[in-house]
Amino acid sequence: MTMSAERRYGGQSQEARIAERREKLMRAALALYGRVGPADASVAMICAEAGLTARYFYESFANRDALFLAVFEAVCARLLEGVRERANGDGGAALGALFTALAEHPGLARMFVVDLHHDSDEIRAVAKHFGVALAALIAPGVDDPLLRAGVMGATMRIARAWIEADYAAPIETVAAAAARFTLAARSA
Amino acid sequence: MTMSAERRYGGQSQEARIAERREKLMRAALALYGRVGPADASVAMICAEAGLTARYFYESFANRDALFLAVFEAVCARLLEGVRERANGDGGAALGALFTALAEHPGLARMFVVDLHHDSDEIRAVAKHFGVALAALIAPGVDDPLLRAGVMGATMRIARAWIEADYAAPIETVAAAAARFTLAARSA
DNA sequence: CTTATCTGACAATCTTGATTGTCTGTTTGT
DNA sequence: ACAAACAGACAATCAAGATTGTCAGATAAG
Repeated sequence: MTMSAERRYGGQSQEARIAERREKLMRAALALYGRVGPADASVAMICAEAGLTARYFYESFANRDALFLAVFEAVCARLLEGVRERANGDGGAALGALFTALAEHPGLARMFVVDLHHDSDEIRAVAKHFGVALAALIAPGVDDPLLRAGVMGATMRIARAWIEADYAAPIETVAAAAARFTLAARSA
Repeated sequence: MTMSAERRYGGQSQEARIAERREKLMRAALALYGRVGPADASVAMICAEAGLTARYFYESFANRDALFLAVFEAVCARLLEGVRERANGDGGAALGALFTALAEHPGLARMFVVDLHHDSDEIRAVAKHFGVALAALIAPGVDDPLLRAGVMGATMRIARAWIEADYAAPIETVAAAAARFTLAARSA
């Protein structure tokens, strides 16, 4: 009956256990977002996928939207990082890196490419930041917001068409198609 | 107590009255889709906006989604027609016509530009048909699905950026930005 | 061994909105 | 004037899913 903060279960501290459950939930959510879409991924589904119960959901997230936001932020960061390291510096390689990353993680892909509800201001903000950062990688030097919007729109929609066709086209083809549009934005 | 089909109210036949209510509902829905988005436009809201009650909603539409589909189809058709007649034949003028049409009808604009839940197969089908038809107007001759996707994505996202900035940029500027991408798709 | 804490399952509650049903008064044809 | 069909308001029902609360059993610390 000493302090509770020290107590361990399964060899892990309380924080570690909570963090682990949180991780499980985020992973499960991402998988479900990819499988059925964010709108149809219920709390119950996510918990089942994670092997936890609703009690633990609300231990780590205030509500359903909070989980979505957390996953979205994490996924944006991971995707940007992946593209950056694979294509360091080279704008041309960045497109290939982007599509490669999307092909490797279907859940992640669907999150961006299929319908994303830009519902809350927070999500909108994250999406905007991501868009600017990604545009800087695939079309560096394009500063006009309209042109940047065009680049992002073209790239994302191409990715979507590709994914919906079950990744039929080879990555080089897809990247080449997208490259046309990034070049168009950069020419004087 | 003769046949009921002939009976008139307010000088209109039954079919005319029903059709009028249906029209009111569709107009109200379009207005609300623009104002709060399709997802948050409840049946109750739409009926209130139309000055009718829920009873009449289900007189004309099987459910909420049926109304959305009907409005979406009508709006696609109207928009295509508008662009066609204003830009007859000329692909360059088509872009200007598109943005003009969007500027004139905010409700209509939001329906396309803000991300649309491609939930049902029917909606997806309508959207796809619309995409192909519009692409044929603004980028004639582009047959590769990936390039067409790029053109549509760039155009729509530019429109969205424009609208979200409250139509700040002049139409010529927006059309010129979009034209870059349509040209990119058409060059060998 | 005993107790406090944790776990997992589950039921109870709440919200929101769709959909259906009823009721009262109004309009129109005869 | 009268009856059938209509209009409008509104309550009742349904459904889905989120969020919260309870409880019995498991686990670790003392």
